[in-house]
Amino acid sequence: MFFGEFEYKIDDKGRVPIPPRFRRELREGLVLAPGIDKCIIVYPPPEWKKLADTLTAGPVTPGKLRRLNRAIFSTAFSIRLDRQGRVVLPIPLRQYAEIVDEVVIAGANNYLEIWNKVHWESEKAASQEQAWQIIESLERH
Amino acid sequence: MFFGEFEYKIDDKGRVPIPPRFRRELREGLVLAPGIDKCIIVYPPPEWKKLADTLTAGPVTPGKLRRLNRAIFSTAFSIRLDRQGRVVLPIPLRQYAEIVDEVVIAGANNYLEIWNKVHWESEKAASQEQAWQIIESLERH
DNA sequence: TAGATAGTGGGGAATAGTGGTAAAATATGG
DNA sequence: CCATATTTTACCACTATTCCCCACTATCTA
Repeated sequence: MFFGEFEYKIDDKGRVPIPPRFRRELREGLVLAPGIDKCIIVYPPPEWKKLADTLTAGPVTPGKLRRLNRAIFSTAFSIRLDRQGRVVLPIPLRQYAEIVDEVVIAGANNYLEIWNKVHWESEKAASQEQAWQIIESLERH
Repeated sequence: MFFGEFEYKIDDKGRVPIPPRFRRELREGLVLAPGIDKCIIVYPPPEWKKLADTLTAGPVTPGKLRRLNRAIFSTAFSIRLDRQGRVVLPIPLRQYAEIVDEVVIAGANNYLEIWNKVHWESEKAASQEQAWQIIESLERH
């Protein structure tokens, strides 16, 4: 399980530290993929495989499946940590998520998200707001 | 079950004591999360898990679920007590609850709340005020 | 009054964040 | 196809921070 929120800087080689508490789980490698929201998602390989299987197993025509495969697999990268527990963020993903200097790594249950810190701040406020509305609506009953 | 109200100081390392009577129950660890009101909530891990399951199991769209995951998991921290029965409050939570010097820890049935003492006083006054209004309105009938 | 427990502060070892260097691999041009 | 230039990868080193344990004083209890 991935918890919490951690701040780092990306260096000029594009390296970002993975929070120490998650390194053991990702020692064998990890998969980076673009998120639907402007962020990079970090999957442990088993999670990634599960997700990929789910998506490609859907009821789609062969043509659509080819495109789906392309979209999913061409944008994902399999990476390993260096001795300091960092990953090099591939340039396409860095551009997609607009990651330049300050970075936030956030736990999201079974995966991690890597954000541009500025974008994160606003996204965080929005999702917090939404979560509380749901909590309050639950409490009313 | 968590009862009562306790006053402490946060030291310059960000450590706050957990009231001794609750330490045994939290010896295996605890989960810190932001409360809807400006405070930090302390859950025993099973309580927190129950809450997280309830929230993410609801009937929500995939987009909302992503945000919900984000809000719930990125803001929560899994922590352990030190030998003196203290916890280090993570900086994001400390900022959120504006905890600087004096702290109040309050029992709230199945969780604890950690407050900035000043905020606690006014919150307490406000809720007391509101409670009396409710009581008075009831007495009129 | 004495013992135990609690609150608070501090020190030292281990860990983490960050920057750099050297070697390997890749790409490019002749 | 080879040589050179450039990028990439792995490893190393320094500094700051964190974490864990110890110690002191005050308070509470028997």
